[in-house]
Parts: sequence; structure tokens; C-alpha cells
Amino acid sequence: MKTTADTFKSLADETRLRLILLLQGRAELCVCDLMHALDMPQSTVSRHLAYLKKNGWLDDRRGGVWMYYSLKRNLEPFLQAQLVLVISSLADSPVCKTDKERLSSYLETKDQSVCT
Amino acid sequence: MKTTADTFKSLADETRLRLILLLQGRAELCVCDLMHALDMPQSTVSRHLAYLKKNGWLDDRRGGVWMYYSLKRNLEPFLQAQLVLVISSLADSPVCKTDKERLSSYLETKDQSVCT
DNA sequence: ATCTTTAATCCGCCTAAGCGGATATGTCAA
DNA sequence: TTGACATATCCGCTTAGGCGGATTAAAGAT
Repeated sequence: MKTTADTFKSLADETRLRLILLLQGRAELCVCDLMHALDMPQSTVSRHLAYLKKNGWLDDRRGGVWMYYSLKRNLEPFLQAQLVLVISSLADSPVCKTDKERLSSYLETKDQSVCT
Repeated sequence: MKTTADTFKSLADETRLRLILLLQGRAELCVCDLMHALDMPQSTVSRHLAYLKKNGWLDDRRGGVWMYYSLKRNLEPFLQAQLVLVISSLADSPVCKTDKERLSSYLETKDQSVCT
């Protein structure tokens, strides 16, 4: 019961929903990708990522200086079911769309700098 | 997006989950039934019922001095889907069980007093 | 009209939690 | 080992929201 309420708390924040939607269907992203996608300060993004991880939503992996976050494979059944509902109700929302656009354009500039 | 987060907020509280589970599969209950089932003060129960109603979960109906609350028939699809998940994950929980027991025994005493 | 009962709302209190700049930590390169 | 960069954590601030006693409001009954 407590745990169920905590799961709902983890989804009761717009920023965290946006993070989940950005990570959904994608391998992994690092914190700076996500800051640019959300257009929010680094401390805010890190905090929410830590929150989601603590609640069983995310895995993280260090890759050199970067921390890569991804949606956990094999989510708990209840979380998996919630994920499906969240995606179907929000994946086409305007906020989500512009987040993805900001992410794409940031990833492009990143690729370019890697090539340089 | 905002609305989705608000729906999650409405479920992010143990007392409100307990109210939903008590009302689920039942015609309607009045506030005093629910106070006894939850063993909580009247103002607390009323407040949470108002919150759930504001978020689209409940209907209410005045019957004389009593206010009867029930789960809304024809819940919004997203709420309906959430309800299914909540029920399947919590209906058998201990808290929910003792709530239902307290409710039953209160309803019995109520019936007796009606007969008196 | 008054009294009783039920429920909604008000109120002050308190804790949880979000915010974001500043600082600390960890990793790599030179 | 020093410097640069990415990220986590700290900090003080502020707001949201839960709590429950007290008050108000609404609906009979007498």
C-alpha cells in the first residue's frame, strides 16, 4: 500500500513524467542530454533522475565522465503497466514533442563536436 | 500533461487509495460509513472525498442529511485503467481488508439501529 | 422556530518536497 | 598533480499539502 502510493508519487510530477517519456524507447541518455531536452538546470535534472532510480524506474551506468540513464529493463509489473498507460496518454502531447525536438537538435550538435 | 500528473497526485496518498478501494464494487457509501471504515476524523475523510471528486473519481448525491459517495460510472478511460491497476495491486492488501471489516461491522450496527 | 444530525469548510500547524545556485565528488587528460 | 568537465549533493528558500479540532451550513424532526 505504502509502496503503491510511492509509485504514484514518483509519477505525480511533470518533470519526472517528461524524463520517463524521453527515455522510453531509447537506449540510454546522459544527464546533459536530458538537461538540454528539458531546458532545466543540471541539479534539477539530477535530482529527479535520482528520485526515479530510487523508485525502481531507472538504471544508470557510468561511462567515463558521463552517467547514462535508461529505463530499467524488466520493470516491476506494476511499473511496467503504469509505463504503458503513461506512454499512451502522453506520448503525443505537445510538451513531450518539443522535449524530443530539443533532444534531437542537441544530439546533433554533440555528434558534430565529436567529429571535430 | 498537467492533468496526467494531477491524476497521479490524486492517487499518491494512502488514504485516498483506501477510499477508492472501499467504494470499488459497491453502490454508494456515506461519509460516516467511511470515517468508521478508515477510523479517521470526519474532516479528514470529507477533505479527501472532495479531492477525489474534484479529480473525476467520484459522484455524490445528497440523501436527506447524508451525502452518498460512489465511484463514478463511466470513469474517464485513463482513470478507469488506473482503477483496474489499483484494484489488482491492492485489493488483497491487509490494510484494505481491515478497512472492509470495520466497514461491515459498522454497517451492521447501523442496520440494527434502523430496525430499533 | 429550535434542536439534532451529518457533512463541508475554516483555521493554524507542521512536514514533505520542489527549486536552483554553490560546492563536492569522480573521472580523465596532459 | 593539476585542470577541465560531468554529475551528485548540499543548502537555504519557498510552496504544496496533510492533519484534525472548531465552526458553519444544510436538512429533517418536533
